[in-house]
Amino acid sequence: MPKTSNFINKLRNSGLRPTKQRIKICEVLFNEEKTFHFTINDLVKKIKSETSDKISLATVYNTVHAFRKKEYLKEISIDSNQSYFDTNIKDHHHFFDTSKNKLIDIDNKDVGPIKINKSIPGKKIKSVEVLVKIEDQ
Amino acid sequence: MPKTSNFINKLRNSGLRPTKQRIKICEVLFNEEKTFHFTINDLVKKIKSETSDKISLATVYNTVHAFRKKEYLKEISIDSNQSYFDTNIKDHHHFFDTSKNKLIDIDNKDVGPIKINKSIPGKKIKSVEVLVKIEDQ
DNA sequence: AATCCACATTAAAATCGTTCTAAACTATTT
DNA sequence: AAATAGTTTAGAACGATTTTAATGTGGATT
Repeated sequence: MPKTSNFINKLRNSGLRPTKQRIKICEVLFNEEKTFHFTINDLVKKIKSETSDKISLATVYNTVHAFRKKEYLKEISIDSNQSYFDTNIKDHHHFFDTSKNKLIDIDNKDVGPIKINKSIPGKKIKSVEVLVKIEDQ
Repeated sequence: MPKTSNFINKLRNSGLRPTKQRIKICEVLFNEEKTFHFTINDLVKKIKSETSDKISLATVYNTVHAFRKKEYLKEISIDSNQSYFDTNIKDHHHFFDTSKNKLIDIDNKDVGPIKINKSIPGKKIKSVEVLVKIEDQ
């Protein structure tokens, strides 16, 4: 299947029309063989380096958030004043390198089963995420 | 031991002079019998409701961050557009109620041991935090 | 207890990430 | 082709946080 039609599917599925700008964003996000982490700023830089077309910040924000809502992207919370996103949408955990401010994936298989011996009435567990902060030895 | 001298110790230990404003902040933070979660905004509101003295935002930020550096407060990562703090500084984990946007402590004893079968050369683990997102059943 | 100075406080301005707005533009439908 | 609905854009607005620069204060020193 050609990649572009895959991008168009993702966009349509997210309630967005497949425009030139949005397809460019898809290329940057989903053409990689490996998954990666990024901030909006990283993404804008990458787009600028790959194309001479201008894509406004607002378009990037809108598109990324539409993808996040449809879970084509995962948002990751670290204590920072910036949103991090992950193109790896499978359930997994993270190292956060506190000296370089960089995220590193931890595959689900590399974390032992997590037992939560407490429950909240009327609530069910939606996700269990482990964040391992690391620092220089 | 009188609480005020305890506050003065905390402040001095954090490299801060015990001023009237800072002691007021300590009263709000450390006089509670139970620990609690707050944002800077929550804290400012609480201070305003308890005293007629004005304490500027900058002072609150400075003091909270000094306490965080000395680990008299813990910073918690959930969503990136606001910092949450916790007066419970013991190692522990959290539920995050996604419908009410509220944090709930999970005592360390209520989470089984977490095994991380991956390491990063030159780095050591600083902390392991579990965030359990919950939703209505 | 008066002096002094490094540190504190403050209101206001600056900053930074993010969201909103309103006008211009483009695709799709009639 | 006209009408409609959705898009893009630059720039303004926003909210949390940090910085600034002027003024005030704790507490060590005399």
